Amino acid sequence: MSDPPGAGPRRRRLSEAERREQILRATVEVVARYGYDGASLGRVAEQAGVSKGLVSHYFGSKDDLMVEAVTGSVRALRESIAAQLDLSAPVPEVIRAALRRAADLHRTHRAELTAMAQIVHGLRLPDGSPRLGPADYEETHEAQRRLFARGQDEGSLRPLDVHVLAVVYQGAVDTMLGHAATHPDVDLDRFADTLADVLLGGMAVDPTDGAPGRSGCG
Amino acid sequence: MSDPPGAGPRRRRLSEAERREQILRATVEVVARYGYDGASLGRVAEQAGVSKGLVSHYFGSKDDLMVEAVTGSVRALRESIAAQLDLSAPVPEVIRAALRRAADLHRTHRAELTAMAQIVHGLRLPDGSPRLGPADYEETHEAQRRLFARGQDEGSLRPLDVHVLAVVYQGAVDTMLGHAATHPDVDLDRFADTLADVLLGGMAVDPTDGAPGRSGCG
Amino acid sequence: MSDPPGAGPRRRRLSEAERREQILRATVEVVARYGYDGASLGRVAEQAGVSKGLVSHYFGSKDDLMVEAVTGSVRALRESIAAQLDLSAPVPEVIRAALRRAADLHRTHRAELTAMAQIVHGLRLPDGSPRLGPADYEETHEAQRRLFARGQDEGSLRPLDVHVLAVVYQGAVDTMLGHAATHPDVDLDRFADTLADVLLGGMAVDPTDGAPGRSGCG
Amino acid sequence: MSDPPGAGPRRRRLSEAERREQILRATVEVVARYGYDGASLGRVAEQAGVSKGLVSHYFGSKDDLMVEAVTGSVRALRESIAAQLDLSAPVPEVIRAALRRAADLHRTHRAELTAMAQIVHGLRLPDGSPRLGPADYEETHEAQRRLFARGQDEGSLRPLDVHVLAVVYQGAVDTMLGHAATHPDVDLDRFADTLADVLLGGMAVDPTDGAPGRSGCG
DNA sequence: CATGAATGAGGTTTCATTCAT
DNA sequence: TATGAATGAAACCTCATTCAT
Repeated sequence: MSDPPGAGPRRRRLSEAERREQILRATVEVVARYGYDGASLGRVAEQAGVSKGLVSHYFGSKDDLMVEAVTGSVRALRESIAAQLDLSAPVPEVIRAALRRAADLHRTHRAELTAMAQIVHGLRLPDGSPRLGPADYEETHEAQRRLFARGQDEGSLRPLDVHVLAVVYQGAVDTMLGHAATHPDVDLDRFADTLADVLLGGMAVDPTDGAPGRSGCG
Repeated sequence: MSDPPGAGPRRRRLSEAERREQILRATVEVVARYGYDGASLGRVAEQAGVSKGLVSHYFGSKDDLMVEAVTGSVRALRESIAAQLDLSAPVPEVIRAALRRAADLHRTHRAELTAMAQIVHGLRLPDGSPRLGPADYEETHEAQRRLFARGQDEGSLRPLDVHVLAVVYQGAVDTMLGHAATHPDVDLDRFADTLADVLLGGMAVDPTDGAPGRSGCG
Repeated sequence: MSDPPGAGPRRRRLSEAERREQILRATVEVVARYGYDGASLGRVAEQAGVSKGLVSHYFGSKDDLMVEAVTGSVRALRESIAAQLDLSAPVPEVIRAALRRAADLHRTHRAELTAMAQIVHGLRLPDGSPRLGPADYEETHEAQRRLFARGQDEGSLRPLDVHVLAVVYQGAVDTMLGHAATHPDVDLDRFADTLADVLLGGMAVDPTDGAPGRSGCG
Repeated sequence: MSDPPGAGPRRRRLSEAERREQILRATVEVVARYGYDGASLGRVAEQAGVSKGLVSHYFGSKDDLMVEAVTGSVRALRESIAAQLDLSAPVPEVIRAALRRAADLHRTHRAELTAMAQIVHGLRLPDGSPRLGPADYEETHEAQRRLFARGQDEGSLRPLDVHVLAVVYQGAVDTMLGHAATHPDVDLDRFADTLADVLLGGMAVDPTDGAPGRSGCG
């Protein structure tokens, strides 16, 4: 309608990889903003600045698009965390550092975090059962169990069930990030430190490990 | 038309309150089974054994129905927990007992728990923003903060930020219940005990409070 | 927009059976007019004077609608033919009479005939293979084979393969009706008589059976 | 890009005529397999091993492609029949031989036969009316009428309306081929002979003309 | 009170066609 | 010459909602 002259080429041609990346980014933003159900392909296309047909062209179906959006977000988050963690440090220090890094994620990958939660809750198989489930977390939990087991081997963690520890730890991270999403004014670094105090207080043999202001038993 | 006697399951004439209860129960079950988006009014009506029109008649809109389903589930859960908790006991004991009670909830109110999570994630305002948010949890968090503050007053809990403690505690409960929903074979009572060990280990002054098998510092 | 006042109730309520009949009639007309592909549910709804949603409501899917349209048309055609045939007459007379009746069908059931051909050619399974095939004709062919066998028993038909005869006979009927559909000016009764002359000349022992103006061999 | 030698099945540079032929062949196969509606340009291009753009480039629109596919198939079929028919033989012999040839077509040109029927039924003008109709058969019918008229002149065919004879004959051929398409196990040569017995029995003055096993009147 | 007939908006998806490269 | 990226129209279908009965 308006179509300002000289406003640039209407139909830019990008490589497949660029378009896919662009559409996935738009998907994450729209899902984070409108929720899973509110994320229609029309809104995704509009956000990406492309036609509806192109989204289907590259991703086949809405479900496939959503699965790819989750996959991509998971990879991005994992890389972001791993890049700044020294996994060879004593386990309590790793845990405390990881919690601080997770707090950073809320600033750097807020949309991905929200979108992932939405898609995991919203995406279903045709029969109504959830499409993304525990199996998709297993890889992450497995890595955490190995970390906790190493802590117990090295004597820095108490001999609690590593399955439970992994679930509790991951749940605490999710809780913190979910809380941050709805309470933008909270000081997340302080939150992370307090959370580390609590968790390490319960998990570590010497709760003062890596903790700046903890008094211990004595 | 003539409704011959003995012609099958006669539809009883129910009072308004009974009908509403019947429909809300069906809503919870359908949402738990099919997710928020998959819970069409048609499926709810079918599950309740009434006509679609009646659902609208009693609840106005789908959104209103969902809000009532959450409200009712929250009330039911709170009553179920409160009924068996001695809130005047020392706070660490209250926490440990509450975690055990929460584990029971997974057996007695599984559908409500799942449906609540679905509705909270799925229900949105017309502009796309979430309809149920932090404000709806505030009442619960406030009660927990008072509990934790009492624990600090009585000297059984360490002086950590009660806001953080409330969020962490509630998040741990949600995590445990969410984990149970996807891992039906886990021993949830043991999980609750281990979780209590971890949380009280981090929150309590004397981590052995109320704990059966905890060794303490020495 | 125009909405003339007093133009009647916008939303008449009919019984399920009436609506289904009305929609099936519209389907047959639209398919006959626009072909199978051109028969969108929108056009069917418009022709029936109902909303698009109602068509789906009563027939589930477009495929189901089309199958029902064929089924209903077949039944109507069979009843129309059978009602006026004396099947106990000598077989050559039955054949000649049936051809005359078929010619009548072109006047009384033109839309059904055209629509059936369209649907049979157009309706496919998801994998692309035809959905309506020989099995759907089998009942008709079987009845014809019995008729021809009776003719051979009574000595009025020559001992040719009854399977072939049934196919040839039915094909001739279809040919005649298809020809009439595209040549509205042809005298179909004369056509049917000539066709009977040809077919009975080839099938009957005494080709003059039931034929008004045939000279025979002598 | 660089097109390294031996890097797989190199795509040969073809002349325009070769490309067109290749695409038309693919069109016939896809239409025969998936029906008219199921024959998207994408599938045609895939079957032909070319890009979608090229199909449009050579044939303009889908309708034009389909028309050309029919035209080409008609020409191929006519040439195939004519090549092996001695049109100067007595007309009954020509008819019997033509029916045998038609039976061969089912083996040699099955896809063309199926595709033609699909396109004739499916291809429509923008207003919904059929695009291919009687006029497109006229040339064939005209040739057949001349043949039948010659038969009547030479005294071998009875004086029936040649228009009707042409329609009946062509319809019988189509019937036989259609039947063969859905009943792959039928002995088509026997079918053709029986069909010739029936048709010549009705059309010929002396039904034994050219018939191997026919007993005549006596 | 209760039903279910009816609507119409909106979603996903397919596809013929155009055109930059 | 040939590709395939991109568009936009139209299709089918679902569903919340209204309302005659």
